[in-house]
Amino acid sequence: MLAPLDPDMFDPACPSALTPVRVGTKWGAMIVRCLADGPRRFGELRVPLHGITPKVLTSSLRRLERDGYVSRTELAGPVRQVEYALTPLGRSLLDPLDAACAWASAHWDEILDAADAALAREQAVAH
Amino acid sequence: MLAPLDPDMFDPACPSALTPVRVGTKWGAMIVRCLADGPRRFGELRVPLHGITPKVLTSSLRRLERDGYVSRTELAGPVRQVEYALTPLGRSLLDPLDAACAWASAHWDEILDAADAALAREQAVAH
DNA sequence: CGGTATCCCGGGTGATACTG
DNA sequence: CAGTATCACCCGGGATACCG
Repeated sequence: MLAPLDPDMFDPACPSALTPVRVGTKWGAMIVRCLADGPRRFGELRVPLHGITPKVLTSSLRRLERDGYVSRTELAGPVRQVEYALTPLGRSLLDPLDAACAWASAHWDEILDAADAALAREQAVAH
Repeated sequence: MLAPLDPDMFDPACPSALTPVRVGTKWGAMIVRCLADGPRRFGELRVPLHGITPKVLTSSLRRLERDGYVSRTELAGPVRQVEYALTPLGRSLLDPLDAACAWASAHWDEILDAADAALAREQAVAH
């Protein structure tokens, strides 16, 4: 059995502007990483992606599927169940993605500082 | 003296949808890589970024500057000259970016195949 | 549970033309 | 040379509500 996803695996203090490395869409890289340990279901994915709306999750998954990173399988059974899994191509993305995440955590402070400075400059211009 | 940028350093057969790894904007990662060997001027950057309009290049550079990846320096002199260079933070991006590029070239065929298949599916739906 | 249907908004992208 | 100005378009993102 697969361990459940950590609801806090992505820092909510990290606005999308601060996650410069993306896969396709804003949520692409996060979704791929959610699937790293094995197939996940729609509802499972919603947990760590704080507050993503179903529509956006669907469209993000559809794009990842279209681009060959993710596969979608409807499981037979009495209750509806859909599993999303990484394709070989999607799995190959984990390495560069890990490199990007390692970079982000190594330079987290500088990234936040730059964002703060940018914000401060914005405020200054407003006055 | 710095060698001029290769006009073909980016494959024009690679639409942005096929370059999933981005830095900020569509052009961000490419610009950062253009600055890898040293400072470059506005006009120099336009060469390898086939057909980027000055407005878009400006806004991309402004964002990279705002986010702390790139510095902008106006050189004194009779003719106007502006140099863009990587900050230490920007230079630190080169490693994960190289990993992403290595991934892209290693899986180029699969990426193109997936794009072709997606296009074919689109056409099929149209009929 | 795993989605759609609607409506809306902002901004990234671009073509074209003009400027100090 | 290194940009601005203007206008336009599209689409990703999001809120809300509803469906099989």
